[in-house]
Amino acid sequence: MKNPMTDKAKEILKAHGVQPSIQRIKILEFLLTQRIHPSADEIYRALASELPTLSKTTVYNTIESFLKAGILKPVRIDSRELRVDAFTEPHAHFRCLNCGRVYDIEFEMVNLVGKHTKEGHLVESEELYLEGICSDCQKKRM
Amino acid sequence: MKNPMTDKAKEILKAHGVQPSIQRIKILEFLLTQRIHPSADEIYRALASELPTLSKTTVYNTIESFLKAGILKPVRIDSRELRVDAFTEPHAHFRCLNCGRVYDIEFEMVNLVGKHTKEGHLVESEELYLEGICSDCQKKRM
DNA sequence: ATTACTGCAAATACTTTGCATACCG
DNA sequence: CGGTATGCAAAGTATTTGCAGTAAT
Repeated sequence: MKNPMTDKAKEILKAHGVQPSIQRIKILEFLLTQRIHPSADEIYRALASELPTLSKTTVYNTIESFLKAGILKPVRIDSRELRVDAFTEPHAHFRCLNCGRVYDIEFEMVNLVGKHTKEGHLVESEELYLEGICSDCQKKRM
Repeated sequence: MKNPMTDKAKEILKAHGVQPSIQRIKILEFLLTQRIHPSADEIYRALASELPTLSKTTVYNTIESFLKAGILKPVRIDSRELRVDAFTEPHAHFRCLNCGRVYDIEFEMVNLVGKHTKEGHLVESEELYLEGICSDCQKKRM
């Protein structure tokens, strides 16, 4: 059985000038399939059985090259570790204070990118982070 | 010479039910005076000469109790380390990709706090993070 | 006296670096 | 062959924990 995202992952890698090694394809495939904003460790654990020789170093190397190539965006809503997100549409992130999951939030961003703030700073990227209790945990608490 | 923020720091601590030890007063005083969103290490280094016995553990303990008491807010714009902010007015943060400084940005927040997102998540806090080139670094590059 | 706070040292968590091996054009 | 990628081991950085000493009520 073949993951339908494999070809898409390859295409994205080529389009961004990144060599499509098996590790990089699998990592990007995972990010495209499981939209969970994983940490390096989550990526590693998820793929360890499929790629038995995979190392954390390669995961970190891959994340770095993806970030440089613009394939990923960093998600810093969790203070401990760096999470990453392959979703390209502008959106916000919500972290549940109860279960820790990070959700995508449909949200019209202010879009200051390319503009200057009142203070004269040139904006290149913007991120909106929300925290609270997710709908799942609200139900469970009732 | 006495820092005029000392009394304000004491008041804030009392108002939030936190015992005003000398370490806590000095740390809050520093946060109120130097609006630089410092990391634990920056706080430690800034106060080490004044409080020779100060330990990193106490800085971390103090940050934690301040966060719990609602005196501080976490600023996660820097992926490496946790920065904190004592400023209570709603505002955004801007990080310069060139010099690394974190600035306060005057900005009307969307204010979703207390409301539910379209997805049904209950929002308790929101943070807007911007990145780019600060006005200082723009001038220097010219 | 009891409870809370401080701070040293050790442990842990996350990430980076050095380097030898393996892969690819 | 020559450059790039991989991955093990070790180092580095940020934070947390265990615990004994200290201060405060």
